[in-house]
Amino acid sequence: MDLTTTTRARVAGKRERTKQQNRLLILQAARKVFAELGYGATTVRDIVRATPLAAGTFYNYFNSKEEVFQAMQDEIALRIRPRLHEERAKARSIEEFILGTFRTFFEYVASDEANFHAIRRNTDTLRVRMDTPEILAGFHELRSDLEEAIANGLFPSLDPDYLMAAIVGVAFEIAERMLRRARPDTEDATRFATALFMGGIKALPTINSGDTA
Amino acid sequence: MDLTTTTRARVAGKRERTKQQNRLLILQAARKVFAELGYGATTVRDIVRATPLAAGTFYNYFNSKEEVFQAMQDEIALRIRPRLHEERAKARSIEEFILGTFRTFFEYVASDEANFHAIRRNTDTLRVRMDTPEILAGFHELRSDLEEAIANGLFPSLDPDYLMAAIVGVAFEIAERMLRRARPDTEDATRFATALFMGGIKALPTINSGDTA
Amino acid sequence: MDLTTTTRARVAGKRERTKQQNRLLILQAARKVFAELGYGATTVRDIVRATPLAAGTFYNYFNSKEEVFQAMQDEIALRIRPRLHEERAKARSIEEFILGTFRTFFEYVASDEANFHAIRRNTDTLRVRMDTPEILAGFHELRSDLEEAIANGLFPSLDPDYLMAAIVGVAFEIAERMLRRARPDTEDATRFATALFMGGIKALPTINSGDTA
Amino acid sequence: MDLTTTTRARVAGKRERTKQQNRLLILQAARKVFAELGYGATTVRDIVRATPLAAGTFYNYFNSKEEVFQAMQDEIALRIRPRLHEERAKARSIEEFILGTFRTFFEYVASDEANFHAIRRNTDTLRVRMDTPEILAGFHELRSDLEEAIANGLFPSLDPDYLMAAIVGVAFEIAERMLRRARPDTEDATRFATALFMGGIKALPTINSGDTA
DNA sequence: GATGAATGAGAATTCATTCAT
DNA sequence: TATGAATGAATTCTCATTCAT
Repeated sequence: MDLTTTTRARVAGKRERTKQQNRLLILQAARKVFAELGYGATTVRDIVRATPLAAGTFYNYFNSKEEVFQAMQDEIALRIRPRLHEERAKARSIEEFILGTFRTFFEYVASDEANFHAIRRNTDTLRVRMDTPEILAGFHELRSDLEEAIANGLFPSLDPDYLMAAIVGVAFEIAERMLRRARPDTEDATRFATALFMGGIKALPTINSGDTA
Repeated sequence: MDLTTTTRARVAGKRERTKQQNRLLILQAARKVFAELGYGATTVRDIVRATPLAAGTFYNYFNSKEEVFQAMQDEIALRIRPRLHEERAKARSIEEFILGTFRTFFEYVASDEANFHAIRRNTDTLRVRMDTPEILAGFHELRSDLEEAIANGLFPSLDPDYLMAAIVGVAFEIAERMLRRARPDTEDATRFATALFMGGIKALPTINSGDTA
Repeated sequence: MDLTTTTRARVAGKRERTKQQNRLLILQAARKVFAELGYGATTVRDIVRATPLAAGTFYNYFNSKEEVFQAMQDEIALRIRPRLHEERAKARSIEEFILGTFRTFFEYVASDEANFHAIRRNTDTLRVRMDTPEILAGFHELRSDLEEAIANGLFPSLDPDYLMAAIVGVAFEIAERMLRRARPDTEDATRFATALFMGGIKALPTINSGDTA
Repeated sequence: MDLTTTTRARVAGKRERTKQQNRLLILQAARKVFAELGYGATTVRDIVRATPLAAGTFYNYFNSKEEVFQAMQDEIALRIRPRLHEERAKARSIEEFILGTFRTFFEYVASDEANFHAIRRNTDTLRVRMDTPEILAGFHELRSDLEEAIANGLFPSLDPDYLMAAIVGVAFEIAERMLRRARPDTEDATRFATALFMGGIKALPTINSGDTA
């Protein structure tokens, strides 16, 4: 982080640095506000308000809420997806693949719990919103990783679309239940989800060619 | 009072019929508009415009688009919950329990595709909360059905909370992928989900006392 | 009250009695709601809501909020104003006139305190609303009573317009302070206001012809 | 900060000037419309329409018509309070105190008739609340001025709370009647109110310790 | 006459976007 | 480039009034 800042300072003049900072300010504010209010409900004003900048400044960087959202996803693609991808790429067994995926996910959710706890208070009336772009982006890539693993012979020839869907569904729902427990235990959740899939994959019917939407 | 209600329901004057009709008109319009524009982008005006009714009439039935949305969800849950419960109640084996649940769910989803889509496919960007009383009740019901099955010795002593979560997650996510396919095949989806759980359950760790927060 | 009801029942058929009752229901509701929300802020809906009647029924009796208000004043004119008027008419001295007026007013305010106490809670932020039609009606008549008292030689030839204004102003403001005291003492307030005017009237300049706009 | 503020105030850029102007435009429009339609009947739209500004601009300055109204009241209180206080501070006799208070008030009211009317003559039916911080402060100031005058021996030991209330009530009510006359005569009003209190104070019961809630 | 839902004009309010400073 | 007030179209919501039952 220090290094990055230093490097940036070296290559860019003051003007340039401020520009980068403002862009970042907006992106961070957007991430926070989207997570709190949901994409649909947040307005450009909400994002600007979560920023020390003026309303007009927003339009020097983005043209709409949609554009910030896209930029956010791009940023994330550059940061989180490679990590998940890498982890699965180096998996030498189905178990490493599955377990790595769930553990990474549950640990992320547990570490980011602070963002959710306001919502969690209403125990039974609201469900946790785990639809931040980070998470979605991570899982969109899951399918192609699965396809690759099947192509490489690591996985049997299962339906990668349904398998991805099952993993995503289990990850989201178990994460939510995990957070509601007295002492969220990521290892326990990881063990459960992994066992389910390790046993399940053996039982799943293999296919010849997947039909993928 | 009971008598009055019954009588009224039976003879249902024109007034009463119009009311039911208008409520339905709004719900149908809402479903259509949500499916077209996504939940976030649709306004109450959009819904009213898709209706022969006057602007103010909307507010005789619902107070916001959120309320219509929840009513939509509740209607759906109301239709499918009893079927699911019945199916599980008569199950004589784990497979009947699991297969019955998934088949019923996928068949319902396929038959009521429009509604399911309106609810699930809301923007591609963010997931919608599913937290109406009816839906939550459906989840609770699945869990207690599981607990009963475990108590009866039908199921091994698994974590019913996580098991419920896993079933719910798989059901929703696979249903969504299924609908996106060229020719939605409920049997194929049922086979996939059932096999996953039949194999998985064998591999899952058994517990002594569940922590169900 | 019993007597009135009986009498009314005797002269009117069932239909007629219901009509009278509904009219009364609306008038009572209106009085309550006007007192709570203020005339400007209350809507016909508010009045109807404070009634067991349906919205449309309102229009069988009155055409607008204004009309109810007028009717209310008429009702009051028939009940309260005569009492105040009578009291002053039988006054044999300035003191009886002044004291009777203030005592009646302060006692009314103290007896009706329940209506105000919700507002009174916010000790310093809101002033008590003592602008119920009853009170206003009573004071509108005060001026003509004063004029008559001057004409009869009971009062010296003072400016009746200003005198009325002064009495009204003192009555309202002192009533308000009185209600804020730990133990509202109507006799104390009456003594204060009466003494002020008894002394003041002696000092006031007499006039030949009042200018009363 | 002080410096900045001062500097800013002195050079006051165009932006700042426009802002002040717009605030004033709204307040003036509000005064006009309140006076014409009465507080209850005027809508925010009415005020905006009486302005060259756009609908949304109103909300950059005030959040409701109530807020504009209170701002109006505060502006007035802000103008008159210091004058009243000064007048009473330099009083060397009861008469100077009383007469100075009433004359200052009536002259102000006559000079700013438009504003006073806008506030007092709001519908003929119901009285308007006068409860902005500034106005309340003005009342409190009068009371403490009275208490000081009593402590100094200028006034006899009267109930300062009721005395304040009486002065306020007489001032407002007589001012209103004065303005309704063909040719408002501030001296006449001052003479009347002063005489009332000069005579009245002599007759008022003295107390040992005031009960001032 | 009573009912209460429907109506639709219109009021309050928000918000993306512009633009002078 | 940053600022932040102005804009006004669009939206939400209310309400007096009507009218079929």
